[in-house]
Amino acid sequence: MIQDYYIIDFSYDVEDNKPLIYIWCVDKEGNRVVVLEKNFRPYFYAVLDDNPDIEKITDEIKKLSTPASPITNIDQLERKYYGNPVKVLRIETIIPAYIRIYRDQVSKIKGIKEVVEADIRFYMRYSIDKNLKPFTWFKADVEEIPNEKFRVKKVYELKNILETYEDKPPDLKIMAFDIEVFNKYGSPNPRRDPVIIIGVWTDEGEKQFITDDDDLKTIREFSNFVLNHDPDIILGYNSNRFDWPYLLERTKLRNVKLDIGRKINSEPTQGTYGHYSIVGRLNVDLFGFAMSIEEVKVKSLDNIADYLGILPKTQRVNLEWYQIPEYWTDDKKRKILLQYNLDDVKSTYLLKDAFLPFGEQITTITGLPLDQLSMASVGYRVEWLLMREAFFYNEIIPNRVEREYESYKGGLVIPPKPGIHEKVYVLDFSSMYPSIMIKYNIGPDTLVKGECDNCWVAPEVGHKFRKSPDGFYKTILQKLVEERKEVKSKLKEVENEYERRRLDERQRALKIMANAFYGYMGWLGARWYSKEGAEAVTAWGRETISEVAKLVQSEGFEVIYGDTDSVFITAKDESKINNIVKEIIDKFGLDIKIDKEYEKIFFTENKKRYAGITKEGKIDIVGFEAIRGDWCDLAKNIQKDVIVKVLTSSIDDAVKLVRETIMKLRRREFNIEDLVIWKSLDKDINEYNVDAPHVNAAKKAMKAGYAIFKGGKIGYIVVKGNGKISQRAEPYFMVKDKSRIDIDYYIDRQIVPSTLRILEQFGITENTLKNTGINIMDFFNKK
DNA sequence: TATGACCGGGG
DNA sequence: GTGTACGGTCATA
Repeated sequence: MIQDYYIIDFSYDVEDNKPLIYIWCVDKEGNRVVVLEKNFRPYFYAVLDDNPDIEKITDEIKKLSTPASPITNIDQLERKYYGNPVKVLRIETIIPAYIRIYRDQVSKIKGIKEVVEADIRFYMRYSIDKNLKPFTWFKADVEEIPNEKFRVKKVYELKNILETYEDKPPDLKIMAFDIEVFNKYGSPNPRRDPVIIIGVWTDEGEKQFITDDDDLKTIREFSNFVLNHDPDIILGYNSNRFDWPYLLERTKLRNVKLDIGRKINSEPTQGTYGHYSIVGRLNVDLFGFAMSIEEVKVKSLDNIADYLGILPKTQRVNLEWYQIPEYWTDDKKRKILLQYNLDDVKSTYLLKDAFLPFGEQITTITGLPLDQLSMASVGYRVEWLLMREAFFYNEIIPNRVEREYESYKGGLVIPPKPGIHEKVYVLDFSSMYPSIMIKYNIGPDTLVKGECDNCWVAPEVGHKFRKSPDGFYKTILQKLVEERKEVKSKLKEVENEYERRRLDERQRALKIMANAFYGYMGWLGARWYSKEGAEAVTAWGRETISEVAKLVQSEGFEVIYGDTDSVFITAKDESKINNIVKEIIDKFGLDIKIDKEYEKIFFTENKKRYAGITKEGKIDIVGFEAIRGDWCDLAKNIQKDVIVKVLTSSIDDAVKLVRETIMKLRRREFNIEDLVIWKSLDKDINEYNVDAPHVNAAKKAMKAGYAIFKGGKIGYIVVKGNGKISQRAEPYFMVKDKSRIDIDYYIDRQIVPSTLRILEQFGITENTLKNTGINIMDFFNKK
């Protein structure tokens, strides 16, 4: 029979000594089904030398065949390798794991130059070859077979794929979850500390499973809920590195399986680094998507949800993790802890609106399933797209090669003019690098070494790229650009709100993929790496931006800063700004736009660091490092406050604020919590060779009988005494007496540096800040 | 100035 | 599972 299926995910098993691919799907009626492919076989290519004795080579390969997984086929084929025609042998076997064994043996045979495409995951190979992508549909001839071991409505055996296409997706069931565990001091240890709360949130509402005496019961209730609700997508935040390993360790301890997949008797298994895969469902860790939000420095769930306007911090319960035992033990406070868990799981659920429509589009472009996509770096996303395209164009996928790092010159940074500026416009080339790659046909396959009559020659570096025919990168980039144009023009016609959102995410995803090509080309791990290509892109980029700077200056604007593909300018005559934008577009053939307008902005002498207030009154802070996790709260907060004062009030006010804070510190008017510096412990404490403060603090905690394990955080406070700072770091919970705290450390190493980073260029010195008037003599001496 | 160790998020 | 992140900062040689 012929039916249509929407693909969610792939997986595979070896059964009866044959590989079996599972295509997890939803059918047109909304049934969850699995389609089984029994006939696909793993293979790889051997690239042949120029004048090969094919018969002899084939014989030698045949000799390698073993009964456990015989070599079933050797075909001679024509392929392209970096655009050049080559002869290859396609070597097919039965069991995927044998590819590894045969590739090593075959590569040693004389007459074979190289073995390629032997390092591609089996089901991804299948999805590439059959052009099946998650979140798209396919029409196929299938036969229903008995369902013995799957938690789906129907099971089909695939006979023949008739077509693949994109269409409106079915409604997918989405569930978010979040666990809380009990641990007093140190880090939670799954061998000891129970899970106390598991919160879930679905479109049907929320639910919490709360531990009474045995958390195994809680986990069972949770896994029953998963089986009953049967979600297609399970969302978590950092779940691949915390929740899943924790739950699995807790159940393993009791010899119980966490059997929640769509294949009966399967557990979440650890796939590629850190990723847990749940058979038949998409286990998506949203932290992976949050990583790409550069505007938020500390990517905690509450920060991300607050930034995206999903759940403002003012409307939720804010607890620090170390307060959890206290709120769990105290009956009156427990309600607050339960609400905290609900707020977290609700945020996680709602983040789907921010991330999933975009992820869905990246998946349909690259073919990378959503669960892997969330963990995959930009490089892998680009690479999956390139690998699909390579198959389409009969291009060989190059092997991964270990490479030595070679630095090359990057984008041009026009040094900032330190100080405060008013009425600043930011002109930004939105897609400078991909445009350059297309314009000059850049890539490893178009690079010409030696003489070339018909080549583009890069400025400064002199690399040459043939003008025609189009290279691999140019071909695919143009496809992306073309499709984006189509999507954008469709967007103008469509009125349906849902369709509009989908198209808008699509055009955004296409743009982001295109912009990632340059970074990919210069990434050491890239299969299509080209140092010369990356070097040429930045060289043409530098040329462009410096010419743009010259042009705007000649028109009477002042350039106060520039970085790679943007220039910051002040305009005396605002009416001319739109004309200059038009002029640049005409002259360079590249799209530039007014990206931002700052009412006020200030630069330090450092590149890539500034803060400004926009026309809309929003404060942007870029590059200042105290917005990081490893500074104490007091230092982080005061840096923010100083920036706000500088932008909205005056330098004097900012200085006053710092002085007041220092005075309060000296008078011991502070909360100890605000002085705690948190660091993570990624190793067992005795594995550390370094004498770092957090390591010493952890050792002291252990000596005092507290359990400290790897994977957790240690908060420390620096106390008075002799010796190095690292030796004077003590676990925060062992410091009860404020008078023991080394106030000078906090002034000199936290408050002063974080605020001086901004105030320095306004002529403020360390002495100005520390001269708090507490010592009258000091005050007069300074005068 | 280069190299290597460390860290993020989660409780 | 035909596999093994990345990019930034800090300490140390």
